[in-house]
Amino acid sequence: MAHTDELYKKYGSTLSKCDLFKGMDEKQWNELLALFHEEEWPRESCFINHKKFLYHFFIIVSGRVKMYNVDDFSEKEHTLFLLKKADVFDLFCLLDGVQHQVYYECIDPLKVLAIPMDDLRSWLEKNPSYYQGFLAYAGKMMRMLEENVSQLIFTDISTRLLKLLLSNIDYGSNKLQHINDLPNKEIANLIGSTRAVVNRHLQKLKRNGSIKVSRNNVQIKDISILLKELNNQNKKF
Amino acid sequence: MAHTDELYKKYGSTLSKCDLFKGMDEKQWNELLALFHEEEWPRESCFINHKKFLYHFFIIVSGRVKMYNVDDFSEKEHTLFLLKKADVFDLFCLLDGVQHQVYYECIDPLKVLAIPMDDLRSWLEKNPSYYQGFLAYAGKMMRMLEENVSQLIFTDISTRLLKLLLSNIDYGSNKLQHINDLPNKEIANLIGSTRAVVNRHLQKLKRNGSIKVSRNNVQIKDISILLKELNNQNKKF
DNA sequence: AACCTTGTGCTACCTAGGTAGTTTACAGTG
DNA sequence: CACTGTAAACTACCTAGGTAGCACAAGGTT
Repeated sequence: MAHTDELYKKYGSTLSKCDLFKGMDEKQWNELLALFHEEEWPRESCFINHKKFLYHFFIIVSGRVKMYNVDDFSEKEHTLFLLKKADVFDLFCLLDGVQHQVYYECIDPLKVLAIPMDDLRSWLEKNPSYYQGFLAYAGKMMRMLEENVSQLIFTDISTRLLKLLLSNIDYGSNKLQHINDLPNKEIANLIGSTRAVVNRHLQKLKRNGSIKVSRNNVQIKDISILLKELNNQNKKF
Repeated sequence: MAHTDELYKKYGSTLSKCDLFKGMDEKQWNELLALFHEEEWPRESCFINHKKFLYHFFIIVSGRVKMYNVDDFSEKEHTLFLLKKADVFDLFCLLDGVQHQVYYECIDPLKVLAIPMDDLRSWLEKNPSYYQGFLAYAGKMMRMLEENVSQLIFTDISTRLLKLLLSNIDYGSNKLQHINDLPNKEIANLIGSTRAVVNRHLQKLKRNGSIKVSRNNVQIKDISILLKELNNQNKKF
């Protein structure tokens, strides 16, 4: 099992952060990893309703992928999830075995661990105690989607932008992570708006001194101003 | 097992429509039903973040409940799901055991079959082959939520209203079901809008002859006009 | 350097939908 | 029956956010 050992050595610390397989020890990981292989996809690889995701399940070990949706008529994009290290996809297919009508695009060069969907399913059947983790993870995703729906209905763009920024600040360094190097257009896709509008709001935040903006880059200057701003949003009625 | 037999006789046909327990035969149902008891809740019963739903799981056998969300600041409501016969709740709690921050309100007098959450969980552990059905059902709900998000981002109110109407037409009778007796306000809550705006659009549909509107009542007069209207929406750009 | 691509910043405009208010219709109740 | 509460209908108004367009800046490439 040289292959398996190697994977665990390289990616063990990432895998242990993976919610879906919470609490698995090295022995159990080695057993499961035997079914996996490593894949690398270049930046900007794009998968449009690809059967690949119906037959394989992936764990990201480095890089980012956006899972997004395109409106047939307006051709607008909406990013459903920005997947990163220790995230998995496609859970939708894993759960019900039906093809998932979404697009994928690599934001960075990507490294994933891949397993044939059926292998994962039969591993689960042999180890039914892990079903609980999968159910809990599904619950977590449902809550995220529900929260998303609520935000779309109850809050305006500037609030959604503020929440997006605040939820991506690294508490250690106080720096923006995951979305800091995205162009305005991609930020807009994340909150369901357009480049022009997002830019309008970013300019306002820049003017009040809470952020710094440059090409493909947003930096946090003062979190407290962002928080105060978010509070003011809520008070409007 | 007189109790169990009775439940199956009364509700067997409803239970067989229940996606979550797809494919279970009478014998298996009788085994499971032993853990259930029947409850009746009057119309307009309202449960606000009630612990009840953390410890019990329910299958609706008659009546409707809305699962909804309230914005703390604007106090606006949004109906996440309009649950009806053969629907279950709360799946969120079942999956991850965390309390679900939503409200429930009975639209009609309600009859449910209730089971202690832990009993259902241990039944699942003893019958792991049924995990698959639960996973598939979770997948289905995730797809519904995702579809909801897409609609909110890509389509306007009149399109959402048209889709709501069209998705609630009974193909047998060509009549509107489930939502036909709701006031405008509740229809608005279903699509994330307000009474006034929904009424504005309903008036338009009334004028073009596709529907009939009266107090607490919407009736379909001509489906083809609705479909044509939906097509026109898409062509706007 | 000259060129090209991509992203930003900003203007001016338009409209769907939210808001507030009044009037009218309806059904249930005592 | 009159009385009351609720829903529908309609008007008039306001604004956030979508749209289009352009000038400019930053990088990368040849």
